[in-house]
Amino acid sequence: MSLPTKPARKRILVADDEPDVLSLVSLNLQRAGFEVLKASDGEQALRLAREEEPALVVLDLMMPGLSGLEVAKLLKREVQTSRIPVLMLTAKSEEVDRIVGLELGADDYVTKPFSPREIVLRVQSILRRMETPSGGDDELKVGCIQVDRVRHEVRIEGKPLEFTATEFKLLSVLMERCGRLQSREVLLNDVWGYESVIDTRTVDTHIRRLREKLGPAADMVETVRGFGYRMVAPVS
Amino acid sequence: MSLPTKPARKRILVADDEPDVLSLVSLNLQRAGFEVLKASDGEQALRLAREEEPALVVLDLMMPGLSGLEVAKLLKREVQTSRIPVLMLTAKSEEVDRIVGLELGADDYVTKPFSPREIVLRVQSILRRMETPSGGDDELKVGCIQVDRVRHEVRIEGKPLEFTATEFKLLSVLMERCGRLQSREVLLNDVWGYESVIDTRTVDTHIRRLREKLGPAADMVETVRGFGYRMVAPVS
DNA sequence: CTTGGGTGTGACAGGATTGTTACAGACCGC
DNA sequence: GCGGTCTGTAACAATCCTGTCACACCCAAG
Repeated sequence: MSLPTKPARKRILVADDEPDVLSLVSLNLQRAGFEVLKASDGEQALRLAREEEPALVVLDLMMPGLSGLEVAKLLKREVQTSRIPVLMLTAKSEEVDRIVGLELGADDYVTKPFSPREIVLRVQSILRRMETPSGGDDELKVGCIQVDRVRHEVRIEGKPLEFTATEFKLLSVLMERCGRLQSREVLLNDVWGYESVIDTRTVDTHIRRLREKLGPAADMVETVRGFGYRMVAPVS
Repeated sequence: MSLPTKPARKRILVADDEPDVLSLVSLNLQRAGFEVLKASDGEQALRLAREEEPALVVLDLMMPGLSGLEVAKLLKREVQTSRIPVLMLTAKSEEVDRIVGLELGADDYVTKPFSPREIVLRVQSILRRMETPSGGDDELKVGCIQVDRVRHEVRIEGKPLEFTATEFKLLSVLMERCGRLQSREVLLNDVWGYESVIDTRTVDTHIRRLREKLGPAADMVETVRGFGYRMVAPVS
């Protein structure tokens, strides 16, 4: 998902000893617009991370030689100033592993088997999280609708409302492009992901659910017949 | 001309040596509104892809002679500037095959047996992904009429007005060729599409609807008796 | 003034698009 | 596993759009 302004191309380091997984992850990150560095073991990963200073590292937990855990630990210790975020891949789904992973410096984890899309989303999520140290563009406000991406919260006229994940993303995208027409295709791309294979009518259904929850602010989501939808500020 | 709206009918090349599969895929793509070119082997596929420059190619991985993989590789190498996206069909479901397919230039893959519906969705997904998000000059202004293609909005003397899809396109075309005479045939071509089978009188009707909505600016759409229409800047 | 082709106007039926509802399957926490 | 929630899809209804037609009107040429 490319948010309002296209960010500079970011470098991601991917480290996994299984060639298939390495390819799969790399490819999908590339398609999402990232520049990818590949490493097939822990030592290589550590070296590349030091030399190239990627924006994020995707590490397999289990690797011969230096494990992902150890790499993460070392990275965390060394580069104190601007720590590189870590996304951990793990074949084991036991809770223990997860917690250990997080404690030791991973910022998030994904258990195998994972969908390519999930990886990309997580990476983007972590980067977004890192990008905004203090109140960047993670606060959207249009009319009486407030969206807080950090807290993942929506308030209408100050009152917090419950939104599902999809609804939240859809609303966010519409709001950050307030006033501009969004075709169903664009919405599918940016809300559901670039590799989504779903019907455009699904957008309509979610728009309806959105309007339902928006209540009095439902009018702010306009239908542009034949083209798509658009969020508008209230006339007031 | 492609407004930020409905693209012209897109051509898809489908290549498979099994007649049944070829028919099935072609038929479903046609029903989804695509124009379909068929090829029953790799050589034919390559030739058609070069000559016809389809918007997307659906390739069977296994074909006698030139395999889908080889075709994809060749295509990828040749048309560097505007690469044609490839959807690969494969009978093998092994993960390795998939990754290999993707690395060698396919943008997505579907394993047999697949549902016709899935093919169509994937194709649409890939095309969606490929679409250039940023158009360029998207602001037109003539006299008191402003057309904003991004917001998909028309303003007269600053006030936003509602226009239907056809009206919007017609107005856009007239405005971007302001001052120049447009025959009904040209308008049919550029507003309705190159293969429209529509009476020229329809243009008149839409011109009328346009004038109606333009209100005070209706005079800016001139009739050139015997030839067509023309938009002019107000005398002021 | 008359005529004939070209254009404006209003109505309309069919089609396309969107709103709405229902539902089955996926997913998740327990 | 088991309930409950979330989601994508399908089906139907309501609405809007649109191409066409018939007819009125206008203009220019005779």
